[in-house]
Parts: sequence; C-alpha cells; structure tokens
Amino acid sequence: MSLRLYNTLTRTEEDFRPLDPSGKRVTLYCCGPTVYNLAHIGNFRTFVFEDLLRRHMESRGHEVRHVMNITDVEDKIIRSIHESGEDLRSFTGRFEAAFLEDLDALGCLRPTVTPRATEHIAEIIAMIQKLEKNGVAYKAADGSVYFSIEKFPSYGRLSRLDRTQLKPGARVSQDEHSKEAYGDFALWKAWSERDGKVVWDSPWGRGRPGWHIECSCMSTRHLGETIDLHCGGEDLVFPHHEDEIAQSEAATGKPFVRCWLHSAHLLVDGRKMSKSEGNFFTLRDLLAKGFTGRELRYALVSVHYRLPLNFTLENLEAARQTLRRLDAWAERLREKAGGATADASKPGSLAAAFSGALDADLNISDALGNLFEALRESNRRMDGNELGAKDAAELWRDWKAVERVLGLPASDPAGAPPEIAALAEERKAARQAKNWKRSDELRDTIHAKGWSVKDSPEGYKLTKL
RNA sequence: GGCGGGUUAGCCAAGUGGUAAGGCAGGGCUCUGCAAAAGCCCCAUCAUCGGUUCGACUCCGAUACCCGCCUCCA
Repeated sequence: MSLRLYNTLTRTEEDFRPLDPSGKRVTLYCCGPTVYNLAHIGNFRTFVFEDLLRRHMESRGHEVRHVMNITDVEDKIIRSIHESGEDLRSFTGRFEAAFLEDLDALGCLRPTVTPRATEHIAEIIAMIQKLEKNGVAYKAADGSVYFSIEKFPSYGRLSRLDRTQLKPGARVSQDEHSKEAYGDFALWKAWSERDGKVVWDSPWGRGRPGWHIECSCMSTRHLGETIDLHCGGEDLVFPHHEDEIAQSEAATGKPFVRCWLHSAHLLVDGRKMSKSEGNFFTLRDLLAKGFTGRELRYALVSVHYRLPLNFTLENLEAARQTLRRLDAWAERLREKAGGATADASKPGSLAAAFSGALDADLNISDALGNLFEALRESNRRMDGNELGAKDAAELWRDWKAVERVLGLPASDPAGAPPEIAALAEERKAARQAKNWKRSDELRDTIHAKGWSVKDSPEGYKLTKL
C-alpha cells in the first residue's frame, strides 16, 4: 500500500512518490515561524501536523530531509525593535530559542535544518538578479524590486485565483504604491527610515528582502530546485505560496514543489484566536495551567490536519484522560510481557493497521480507532487471563511503534521527593495495621502537597497532580 | 461578488450505495477498608426537503446554517 496525500495543487489525493529514484529520500520544506513573539497553539497545530507527517514517512522507511525556515527579518520584527531599540539578532534570537524549546516540549523532532533568512541574503540577492535577467522583475521608482505576475502566466494556479481579477482591497500596503500592477509583490524592499539599522547592501541600493523570497531561496539552497513536499497553514496558500511558486519557477524554469500540503486553522471555542477575545493561548499559557506538552500534542495531533480544529480546555482535559488510559494499558502490557521478546522483524496487526490508516492522507481518526480497538480487545483478554506473555510482548512492540509515530513524549516518571515517599510509606504501614483513620489522614496530607496516591493489589502508586 | 471547506450522539470525530469506527463525558457492573485508579458492558440512524436506486448517511438537485481565503496571519 502506498502513501496518499492531498495535494493542494491538484485538489486531489495522490500517490506519494519521492523524486529520489530509489524512492527513499524525501525533501520536505515547512514554512516556519516569524520570530517576533511566542508562537501560539494555532501555529503549533501546523508544526505538529508536519511532525506527524515526517514521523509517519520515517516509519515507512523514508529518509526525510526536513527544512524549516526561521523568518528573522520582517515588518513586525522591525516594528518591535524600532520601539525597544533592541538589536535585531538578540531580539529574534530570544523568540527563536523559545520556539525550539516549545517544539521539544511538544515532542516535535527538530527539523534537519532551521535556516535563518538573514543568513541567506546573498542567495536572495542572486535569485532576484536571476529574476531580473529573466525579465520578470523590475525596479520601481521607490527603489524596491517587484515581481511582475503578468510575466508568469500560471500565476494563481495554486490558490485558484484569477490573476487578472486581483483587485485592490482595503488592505493594500501603503508603501507599495510604486508597483506596476496590483498583484505584483516585493522581492526587495528599499530602505526606509523605519527600518533603522536593519539593512543590507544590494545591486538596487540599501534595503531588505521581501517576505516570500526567503522561502524560495532556502528551499532551493537546502533541498534543491524541485522538492517533494512543501507544507504550511492554509492561510499561506495565497499569497505566500503562490508567490514562492512564481519566483522559484521563473528563476529556475523547473517545477518548484511536487506536492503542497496545507493544514486547516485552529479555532478556540469556535472562534479565531485573538488576544482581545481572551482566547489566545501559547504553549506556555497551557503549561502554566498545569497541562503538559504531551497532552497538548495529543489534542492537536488527534484531529485530521485538513479539518478545522476547535480547541477548548475541555478537549485538552479529554486528551489528558485518553493518555492516562493509554499509559495504564501500556504499563499493563509491559508487565504482562515480562521478559518475553517479540519478533522484531515483522509488525503486528496493530502496527500495520495504524500505519495503513495513516497512509490514507494521515487519517489519524481511523488510526486511533484501530489503536483503541486493540487496546480494548487486549484488555479483555488480560482480564480473562487469555493473553500470553509473547502476545503481550508483540502488542507492546507495536504500541512502541505507534507511540513513536504519534510522537508522544514519554510521560515524566520523576519519582516523588523523599518527603512524599516517606508519607506514602507511613500510610502503607498504617494500612497494613488497618488503621484506616491514620491512612486517610496521610492520603489527605499527601494530596495537599500536590501528589495523589492510589492503591492497587501490587501496592500504592504516587502521581503528581 | 469570486474560489474553497463543512453540517454524524452532550462534546470531539471516522466511515461507506447494503443497513453507523474510535475518544471524552454519562450510566451500569467488577475490583476495593473507604476512595481513587483500572477493567468490562451500555449509550446515534448521520442539518432540512425532494430525486435516482431493490436499497442512501453515503449519488444528484434545492434549502438552511457555519467557516476559510481573495495580499497581517500556521
């Protein structure tokens, strides 16, 4: 069975075949963050989807070269440092570091390369020169260089917008009035006072790169002129990705991307996230509420990427419960398996069913459905003492494979501090002496200190609240 | 106005021309000093109205409502 992915370019699900003749290596470019503030959970919805895609491809034996750009020069960044007077690099460095930390907390694999726009200025200039040479770019009176969409007849193919119908709306940027045509976009922006020290020399004078050119450049530089997959949020289809295609293909004469994947947006309580609505969350906001990155990841990954995800704290709570059940099952399996070893060479039915479901354009719901069916079935067998150690070991091996693709970071098994452990031991003694009153008091004390204690036939178990 | 997506149980969400996966919540039971945890079981006829069909939630048409993009945005 082959992997099928929904290609925005054709608006159909297609068999995925890497450009690499061996079919093994895959080139994946993901539009990364603009580092001017903390990324929010909507941003991470997309990054988690991309991580799932990568992990699934890797589990199928692909070697994925994953590039995610860091946009570290852009209008909002410039505005921020203009106000604070902070140095560009130190400002963006802070948010870049926070972004990578958040990726880790969410269990996302670090991309193979995370190139910065400011470190590719030479390549950007070279690409613009090539576009100029090819007659699709022009320098305007304001000193900026623009791409002429009229010279690129297939402009609008990805977003299915008719380039001749593009009309000025309310959001026309005031500083782009020198363009020849409304749909033209900036490749190089001439320096203006507001840019302050954020400036580079170029054949067209001092200035800075436009928004879209960095991705074209970094994609080409790190992955080649034609790549397999390019991902981003659905709002990037137009204009960002449309413009990337125009630039790249006009520069190289080759197809830029073979398959485009776009994730739908995340809503909070059914509405777009916004700070004024009070429904704006960063990962750190949720951590402060006591949730874990693992719980958020599950909530984000468990909804199909092309469906709007309505995030609520209730969903996050549901994710927590689901994970508890999964963890308890995994622990039960592991104990049941004991020292038995599974045949590592062939996947079991759970691993195959899970992977097969993901092959259908990452049908995560189907995949999770398969997982929970296996869970219930095996629990039933363990209840009836009908599951042998060998079977348990095989299921355990499958679960590990599934867990790896889901990218659920291992839950923190940090032991209880000595004080709590001592109280728990004291309670155990009280219970053995059938001193229930003392036992219950100790449970309350432990609870008040932020831990819960649960009894089972095998003894007690401490968990952090 | 143009283009696109959606409407399945309290919430989230698969799926298919032959009679509805799964998760959370809820209910029942088991276990248990109590509790918690855990386990098992139960819990829908698929927005509305027409049509095609032996048969539609699944195909066609219409209606209603929701959402996204149309140069800030993952």
